Formats: sequence, C-alpha cells, structure tokens
Amino acid sequence: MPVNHEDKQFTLADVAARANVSIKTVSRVINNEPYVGTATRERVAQAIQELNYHPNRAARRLASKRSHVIGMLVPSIDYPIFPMIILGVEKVMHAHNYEVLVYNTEVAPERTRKGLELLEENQVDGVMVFTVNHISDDELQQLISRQRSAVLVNTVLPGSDAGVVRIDVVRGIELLVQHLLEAGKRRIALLTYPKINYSATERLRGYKQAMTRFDMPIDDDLIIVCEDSLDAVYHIVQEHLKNGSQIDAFVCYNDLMAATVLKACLDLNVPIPEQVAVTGFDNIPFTDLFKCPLTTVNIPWLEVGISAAEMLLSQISGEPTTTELVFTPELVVRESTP
Amino acid sequence: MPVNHEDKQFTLADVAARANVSIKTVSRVINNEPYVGTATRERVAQAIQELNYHPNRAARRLASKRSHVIGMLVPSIDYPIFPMIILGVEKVMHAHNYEVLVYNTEVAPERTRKGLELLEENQVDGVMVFTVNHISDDELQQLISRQRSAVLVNTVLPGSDAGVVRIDVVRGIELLVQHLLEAGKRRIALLTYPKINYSATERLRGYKQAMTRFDMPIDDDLIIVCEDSLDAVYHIVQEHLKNGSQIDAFVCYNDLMAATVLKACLDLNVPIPEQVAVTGFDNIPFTDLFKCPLTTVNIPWLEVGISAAEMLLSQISGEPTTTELVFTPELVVRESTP
DNA sequence: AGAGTTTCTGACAGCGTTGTCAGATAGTCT
DNA sequence: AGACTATCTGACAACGCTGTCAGAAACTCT
Repeated sequence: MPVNHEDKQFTLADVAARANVSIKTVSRVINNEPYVGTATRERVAQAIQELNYHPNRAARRLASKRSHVIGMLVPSIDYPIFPMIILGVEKVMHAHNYEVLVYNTEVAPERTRKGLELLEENQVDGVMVFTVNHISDDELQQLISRQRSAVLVNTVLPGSDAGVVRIDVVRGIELLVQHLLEAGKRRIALLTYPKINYSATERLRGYKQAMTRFDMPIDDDLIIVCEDSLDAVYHIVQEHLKNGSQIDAFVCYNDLMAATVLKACLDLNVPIPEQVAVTGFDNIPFTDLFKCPLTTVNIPWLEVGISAAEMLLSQISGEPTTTELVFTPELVVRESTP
Repeated sequence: MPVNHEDKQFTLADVAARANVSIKTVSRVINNEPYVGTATRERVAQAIQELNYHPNRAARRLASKRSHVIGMLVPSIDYPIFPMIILGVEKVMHAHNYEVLVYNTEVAPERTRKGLELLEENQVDGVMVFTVNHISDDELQQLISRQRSAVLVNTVLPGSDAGVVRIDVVRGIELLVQHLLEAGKRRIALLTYPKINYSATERLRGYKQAMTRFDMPIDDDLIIVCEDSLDAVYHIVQEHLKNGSQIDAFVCYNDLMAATVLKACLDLNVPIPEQVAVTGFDNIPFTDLFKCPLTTVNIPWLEVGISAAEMLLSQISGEPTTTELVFTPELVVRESTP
C-alpha cells in the first residue's frame, strides 16, 4: 500500500497563483536568476515555503536538456575501492548540486552496454566509466561518444577526447617486485586474471618490465593466469604449493586475491613470508589486521574519485581541462613479505 | 570538452515519420501495448532499430507520473554490508526494469533530510530507508509520508504503513552473550555508540535481556557508550585494559568496531581470547582472515536487499503485502572467543 | 521633456512523452 | 443486409518546467 496519497505535488502555477505573479517569475526566483524585484522575490519565496514546493526534475530536464545527474559505471560495488571512489565523487558532485547514479556492471560486458544505454536514456550530463572488460576500444569509443561527456578511470582509449584518470599500475607492480627481489626472493610469480583490460595488461607489463630491469629471466611458468573466481585462485595456489613448485612469492592481482592466497597458504601451514611471500594491490581496509598483514600498494582512492569528479564537471561546463591524471601507488610493507 | 555533439537524439516523431505512422502507434510498440497490427508493429520496430532510438525518460516521467526509479538512503556506503544490500536490491530492481538511485547520508540527519528531498524531486516511485539517526519518529513519519511508497530497513516506525525489513538484533546479541557465558566469561561488556536508533537501542535491549535471562547482574560500568569514531574506540578499550578493568569480553556494536578492539588488544599484547574475548556483528568479509578470526553473527545481507526490494515493488504496484519481515542472525564462532 | 537604457514582469511556445477519445476498418452474429 | 463487437490507428491535449521575446515601469542622460 502506497504511503502517500494526500498532499499533491504543487507546481509552479500553484506558487505563482499564491504569490500573485506569473509562473516565469517564480521560475526566476527558484533558479536564482536576476531581474526580480526584492519585494516580489520575497513574496514568492514565502509562497514556496508555505506550500513546501519542490520542483519537478523531470519537467526541468525535459525543458532544459540538462539533467544535473551524472552516471557512474562501476564493475563491482562490493569490492571496497569502489565505495571509496563513490564517496569522493559524491562529495564533489553534491557540492555542485549534481546527483550521482551508480550502475553496477558485475564486470559483464552486456551489463556495461545496458548500463550506458540506461544512463543515456536518463540524459545524464556525463558518465564516469571504470575498468571495462571484453569490450573493444572501437566499441567503447562508440558507446562513449553517445554521451555528453565522459571520464574514464583506469581505462585508456587512444584517440578519444574523454578524460582519463588512471593509476600507474606498472609502477605499482615494479615497486612490489623490486621489494621482493631486495628481500631475496627469486622465483616471483605473477598471479592474474584472464581479463582483457587496462588493469590486467598493465600488471603483466609492470611485472615483465621489473624483472627485465633487475636482470631476472622471465619464466612463463611464473605468469599464472587464473580463472576469475576466488575458488579457482585458492585451488591453483594450493596445487602449486603441493606440487613442490619453487615459487617463493606471489604478486597478486589485487588484495582480495592476495587474501585468498594467504588463506590457501595458511591452510597448508606454509610459513609466510619465509617460504612464500604474498603481495596485494589497492590497500583495501582490514588488510593490516590479517593474520598475516598484507604487503601491498596504497592508492588514495578518495582522491581518485574527487579528481575524476572535478574533471568530469569541467568537461561538462566546457572548460578546457587536463585530459589525463595519473596517480602513483605507494609501497606499504607489512608482514606477508620478509 | 564534451564528447558528443554529432548525432542528435531521435524522438518518437522521427520514428513515426520514418515508419509512416503516428507517434502514438510508435509509443504503443515501444510500451508493448496491444492493438497494433503485426505488419505495422514490424515496420515500427525496424524504424526504431535503424535510428537507434532511445526513449527520453524525462518526458516519459513527466507524462506518466511514474519514474521507474527507486531511491535508497544508506548511512555509509563504505561499510561493507551496504554494498551487499545494494547488490541484492539492484538485482531485483533491474529485473523489473527499475533503476536505483543511491544516496549516502554519512549518518548525518541533515543529509538524510536533503537526500529524501532530492529523491522526492526525482519523483522516485519508492524509497528504501536504512537506519536513521537523530531524527524523531514524528519527523521521519512526515518525511516518509511525502514519498509514494517506502520500505524501512532496520528502523521501526510505529503507526506507519511503510514496510519494514529488520534484523532481530536482540536475538543476535543474545546469541553472542549466551556463547560468552557458556565459555566462562563473566564480566561481559557491551561496547556501543551513542546513536539514537534501532540498531543501538536493540543492542542494549538484547544485552540486558540476555544478562537477565542468565541471571547475571547488569553492571552499568559494563555498558560502555563510546563516541562514534574508531579512534575513540581504540583509546577507550586500551584505557580499560591498562586500568586493570575486570572486563573479560567485549560485545561490539559491529564488526568494524570489533576489528578496532582486536587491534587495541593485540597492540597491548593482551591474549585473545584467553584474557579478553571479542565479538562483532554483521559478519563482513575478511573477518575470518583476521589475525584473530572474529566471532560474530551472520546475516544474509544479499537476501535482506532482495526481500526489501520485493517488498517495495509490491508496495509500488499496490498489492497487498506483508508489512514486516524479520531476519534472524546466526552465530559464527571463530577464535576471538574461547 | 524626450530619448535611451536598465530593470522588472508575463504570455506563450516548446521539450518528448503518455492518456483520452474518436474514427476507421475488419469480423461476427442475427 | 444491418447491427454489433473487436481490432487497429491517429489527433490532440496534457505533464511542469525553461527559453524567447515583448511590453511596462523606473531610472539616467542630454
């Protein structure tokens, strides 16, 4: 049973009638436009108060072509970095009287397409798109180009005029590999997912680059591409451990994967970090409280959200704007590495 | 710089012209209404395809008075249970062609008011409101009554016709206290926040009820109300430990607080669970991986979201509906208790 | 005082849909 | 055949706002 039936929504006309002015004058007051006498303005303001009038956004959108809404396409809201980023974005957007519509794609390409379509139908003034999977550059470009403005986070799209905010993933992985090498580890494995996106390719690139720089051979057996499920991660790690593999360090795709690797090791009583070291990526909350506190890289996610939001806002307002912003990860050493 | 300027948004009129029918017929096809000949229907469908037409939601909302959007007012998106609930809600809503607008209140009452106002301006078909702080029942009732329909989660509002989905917090705390008593703990403290809401009052009620049931005295010194900040939690716990308090168990407000308590204990080398036991509430991810895996109660958050969404949908469609749904927590014993 | 300028106000036409109603066409029954 | 009903289609008025433009009032300048 609906809650409300009683007090109808008042309209500009109602307010206008009560204040004895035209609807346009009321509209002026509401939008803080000039050219309204102070007396009139006050009379209108009071009428608005008395009726507890709220503008109808749908009508506004229809008439003005601007929605004052931006959309965010996030791959998985249940991975903690996204709530942090959302927090940053909301902070900026709400301060500028914008609303934020969040779409969760669950990393599925068809959900990405659907999400962008829905955002388009909502006439959002701009979109923020995070790491996208299994969508070609061409298609992404085409999807993006239908939007009024766009900022990509952790995705690069050559030749697009969309803004980009990204993490220097290569540098992050380098930091971790270097740290492991300095700690004496020699058989360092990269554990990653078969995703076709910036995050995955850059991790691989960072790994290879670091190994090369430090004169280590690149052994393909040490590049482990694991099905995108934590169960799979758990099993693949245990298999390697049981089969007496020589791996002495796992550089993981992210902290969530690293947590699972930790679990797999601890369940087999493999001493960490002595026999096997483990590193994560992202520095999500609680990793410091783990049974074996996780060595990882930190990224200021809140600031990432804030910057992306500001970039999007200046795109929307047509200001000239930096088109690329790069955040550099920072090594956080804890007990999962020597 | 905006991305898009090129291809304009097509309208019903464009499609109608191309298919040689009236706009109303196109509208019928789009909304799957009857009374359109199969031949016409096909011609229209093709025109829609060719133009890649997308309906304008603002116009639709304005004309139909239904937005097909629901709003969620969550207190803090960065606490992991909320992403889980959102996931459940989105799942149901997207399946029914509804969109979900999420507002983050940061537990501030003025943000709650602002959020509901914004949702109202967006003509949402319904709202889902989570634990609200420092807003009187009367005001909440008034805020809610302006919405077309509403479901409250973990908030009770006597006399309201809004639906309610809630957790049996009292039972949850009872389970924890009982478990601690059976494990031999005698000086069991309740550590809670000075919030004025369902979550806080029910925790207190559960604690008192359990203590009474098991013939334990209720010592006011054991009811510790701590300022709402993790720093404050950390310090208050360490003070108690250093001052040689007799507390041998902390029943915490939630898992996040419990994690902080664990940290405070471990940093002082207080043996857990031997000297002090710690329990949480919510069973958020990773608590099982903690240095000292957390005893807590589990609640099926995804299902909570799903149920709340279904309840809201049936309210919106005017079906008769259950007005209250209660989820019972389930004890999860780990190593932070004996 | 008259002309020009600035400030204020309102009529009215969209914006792109849906809802109402009436008209046209085809099918069925006596 | 005539009267119904069922099926299909379209004109046109909302919906509640903003944008455009024109007119009235007040102020400034010569």
